[in-house]
Amino acid sequence: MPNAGHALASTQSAPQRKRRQVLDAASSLFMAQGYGATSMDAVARAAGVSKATLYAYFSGKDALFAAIVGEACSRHAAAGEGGHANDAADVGAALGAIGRGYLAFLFREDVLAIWRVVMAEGPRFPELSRAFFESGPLRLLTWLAGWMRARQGEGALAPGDPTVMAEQFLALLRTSAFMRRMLGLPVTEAAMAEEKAIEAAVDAAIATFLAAFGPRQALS
Amino acid sequence: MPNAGHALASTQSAPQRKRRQVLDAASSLFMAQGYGATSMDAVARAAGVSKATLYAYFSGKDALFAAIVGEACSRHAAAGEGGHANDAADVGAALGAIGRGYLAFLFREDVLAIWRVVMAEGPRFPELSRAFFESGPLRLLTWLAGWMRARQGEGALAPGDPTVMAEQFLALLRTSAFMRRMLGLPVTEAAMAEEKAIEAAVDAAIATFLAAFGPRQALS
DNA sequence: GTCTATAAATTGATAGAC
DNA sequence: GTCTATCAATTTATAGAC
Repeated sequence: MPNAGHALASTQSAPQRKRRQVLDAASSLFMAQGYGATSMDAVARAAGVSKATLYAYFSGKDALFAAIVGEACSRHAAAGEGGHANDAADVGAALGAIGRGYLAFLFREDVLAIWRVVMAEGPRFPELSRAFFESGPLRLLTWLAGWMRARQGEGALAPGDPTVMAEQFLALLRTSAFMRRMLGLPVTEAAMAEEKAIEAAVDAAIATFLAAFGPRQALS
Repeated sequence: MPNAGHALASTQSAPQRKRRQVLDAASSLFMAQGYGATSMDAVARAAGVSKATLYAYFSGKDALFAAIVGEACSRHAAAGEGGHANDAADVGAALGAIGRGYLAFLFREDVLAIWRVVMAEGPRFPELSRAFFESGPLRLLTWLAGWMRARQGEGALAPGDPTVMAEQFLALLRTSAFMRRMLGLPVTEAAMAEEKAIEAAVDAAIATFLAAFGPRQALS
């Protein structure tokens, strides 16, 4: 008997596949156009299903939006889990890897899109804002604070509040280039490549951070 | 003859007053609810005029939105002009005044609201995004870079690219507390007063900044 | 210039056949 | 479960009286 029962075997069942189509279509539209400008009609058309089917899976526009943001939070969290390459030779190199990974993630168009959408609709969906913040920025912040503490234990970083240090290192990376990207503007007027902008921001952040929190050589 | 001709005398003319009412009502609604959730009907009702009158002043919803954002840009720029108290005794105190002013401005509910709206609708109104960025963040950045350069000339700050220094000092102030506020979340789970959060962020930013760029005492 | 009334299109959501 | 067809409300925008 072919694929009766548990959905664990092989590919997804047909209903689940339709549900996926709806979620994907809705995600694209919500992220590209925002909540207000996206109609259920457009979602159904993009997903290749009828509106009735759409409403069979989601009770309404709000529920669909919540599902989209919830999925994005999960991806957000998953990206944070495995993405931290913290096993580098010296602190500067490790910070460089962390910083480049963080900015490459933040500058992704889909990540920028969900930031815009959640911020715009945050007042109307407070739980979603909270979930988003905790699954993304807060999770990274907590992880990095622990990393800082560990490096302090090795003597690779100066004493100080590791949470503040983590906050400041990440904040140093969110320069005006991040604002520009959030606003949908090109990173610089002159045609500066985005990768170079990231590298420059990371290098400058590391220099400043280590000047403040690097190992105390002269004082020992 | 009472007030015929130039609108310079005394108060505004009646048409200009109605125009003001429309702009004020539209501003409140757009900022509170966003572009999509605000209807022209609601604007007319809140302004106390009919929809026909509304359309007599603005050709459509887009034009009204553009006028609102344009006005906010002007206020943004004006706030940046006079708000820089840079005549402080030492560099740390001056940075403190600048930082507190910056965060107090950023945390204002109306300033957060326009950030949200411009970011959300930026893809659909690219010129507005550009105008907003240049009237606000870029203007401040340019001013602060000049300030840094002047302090370097006095020997109060170490050599280095003043633009990078300005970028980093401002970035250091935009910690996760700023993200939280952008998302409409309370600054901290525990009931930490907003003023205390600002003070803590500013103090930490100054300490880190001066550790990296403060006057070189030990090396001279 | 300002209003009331309404046009024309689109919205979120549902009924009922299959 | 999925579709077509449609409801009722709301949307932007305008016509026409005054």
